Amino acid sequence: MDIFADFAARVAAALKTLYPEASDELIARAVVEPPRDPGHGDLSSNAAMVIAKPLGKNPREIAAALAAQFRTDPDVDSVEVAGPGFLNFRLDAPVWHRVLKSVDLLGSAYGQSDLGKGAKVNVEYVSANPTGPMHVGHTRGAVFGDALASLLGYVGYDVTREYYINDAGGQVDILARSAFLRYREALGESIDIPAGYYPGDYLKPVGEQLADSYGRELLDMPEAEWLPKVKDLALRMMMDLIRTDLANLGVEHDVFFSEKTLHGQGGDIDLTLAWLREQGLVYQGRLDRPKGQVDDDYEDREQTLFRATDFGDDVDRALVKSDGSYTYFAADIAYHRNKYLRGFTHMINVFGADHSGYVSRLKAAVKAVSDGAAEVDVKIMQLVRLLKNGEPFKMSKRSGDLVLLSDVVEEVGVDATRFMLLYRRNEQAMDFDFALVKEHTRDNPVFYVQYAHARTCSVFRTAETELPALDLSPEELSRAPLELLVSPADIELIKAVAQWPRVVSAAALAHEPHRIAFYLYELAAAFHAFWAKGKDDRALRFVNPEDLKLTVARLALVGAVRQVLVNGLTVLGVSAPDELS
RNA sequence: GACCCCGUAGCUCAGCAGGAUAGAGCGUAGGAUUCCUAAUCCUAAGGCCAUGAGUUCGAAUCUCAUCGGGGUCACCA
Repeated sequence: MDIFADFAARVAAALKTLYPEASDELIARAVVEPPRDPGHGDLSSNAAMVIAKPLGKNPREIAAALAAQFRTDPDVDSVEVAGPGFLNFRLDAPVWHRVLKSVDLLGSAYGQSDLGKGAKVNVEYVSANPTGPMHVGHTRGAVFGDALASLLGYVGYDVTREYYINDAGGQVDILARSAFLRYREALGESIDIPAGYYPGDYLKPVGEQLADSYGRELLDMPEAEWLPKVKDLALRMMMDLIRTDLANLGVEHDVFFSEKTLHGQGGDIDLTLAWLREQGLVYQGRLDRPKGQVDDDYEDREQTLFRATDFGDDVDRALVKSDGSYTYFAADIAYHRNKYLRGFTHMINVFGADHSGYVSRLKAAVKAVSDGAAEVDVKIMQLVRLLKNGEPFKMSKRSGDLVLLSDVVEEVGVDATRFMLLYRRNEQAMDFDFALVKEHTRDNPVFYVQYAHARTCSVFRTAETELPALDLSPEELSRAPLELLVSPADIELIKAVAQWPRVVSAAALAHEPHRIAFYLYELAAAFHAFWAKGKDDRALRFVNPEDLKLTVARLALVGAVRQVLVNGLTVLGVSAPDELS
């Protein structure tokens, strides 16, 4: 149960009874949340202040009237009006015991909801060019997209995880030519890799594979003939590489969408542009010379443009390149129309910081192709700076000067990589310090949280060895006398557990998985704090041979904490080990 | 020149669909271990929430301007 949502509904009902003239919309603005200062009670609502002005009433009077409604509520111990019109509730202990009970009943479903009502959401992330293995620059977006997709699924959205393969542009031709060099190398030639080609060793296996399959056959063909064959194989092998890298990071996709399939005569791009033309959104025109650094080969010319400015963009955008082929953006418009036609009205795109200038044109495109019916939320991942003991870090092992994703995972592990990248708002540029991430101290939130989980497991192990007569089966624990949990420490910890459903909903609505990570840290802190109290006061130990009933109740509490830690870590894709070695 | 992100404690960062006395970790200074993992906990000091204006009952949070830091700016992907 979500005690906050529960009371929000009760407050809304009370408002409706007292002030039938208040609109639902207005009432919906009233929230119930934990007060910043715990001295103010367990729950706090701003309902009176929100509703006062539109109704032309005094907020404290409204608050007093609301308070009167709650005096008879059996779950409410006390309710008072404070400050400018806050409504502060103190709840009876049995309410907290019911929360605990619900954790036991729901288990891994505690925190799940139907917030999303089964709505289809498309989350597009990674979408790295298929020209080599994943490097660190891709990691943050990969982890973020994966966690966000899990989070949305957790609260009842129908999520599709998608990877857009940029397999149609000029860079894949270069990939093919680079692979062709490796092919000649595999046949015994000594090669020079020109600037602008992909120099990485990871193309050697492609060359060898080509030599195996074709022998010397390709050498006699003109480029136009061998290029498609080489490209095909290179793309397949690069995508395998990428999939492996992603799998090692625990990142998955449901759909790999090939850009290539949009091209070609009568393809999606043709159809989309024809449709846009019908809408009068395409025209021939000139753009102002761009400010800032301009390429040497810039040439002012008439272009085929999309009226992005009609949809809030700063300038209209080119659809056709000087060589007559479609721009990346043209394909992307078609791609997003394709998403819309597949039924996605909610789209989320996870981009790197270098794509921030692309956001407004993409939003414009989505509005245009869906007639305003679909929306895209673009999450920009700010830069990650790799450090080791505070010094900039380079680890070029296998490929040029790029640090590979697989190097990072190998060095610090999946859990630490994922958690640390999620332990920051996506808009915030971050430092990723290898030395710190590998540390097993409080500096490192990953281990702090995992340690809390391991400790919950340890409590159960101890209970089993110290009190072998005690029945700790799930059945017995679900009959635990929770009413014995009345100490401030007990209630405090239950309150931390009670936050979970609220945190999940808020994080999902805001598309901000980092909130989960921060919550888990807080829950872990609350648990560690309780643990330490047992050092001073034997009555607060989880396992207490002098009071078996209380021990069972406490173990039920510990079990609930463990469950929530697991639920949260699962959403983030981080493991919850039973012990740390 | 324009656009996007950031500016909160010495450091790294939470808090932002407005809400009460602004939080955490690190670092600093103290303290806790016959007892469930001290990989932990407790206490203290530390702040003009970059600056200036505006919006209102109320602003770290919203708006505008300014100053710093990062990213981007036909055709590339």
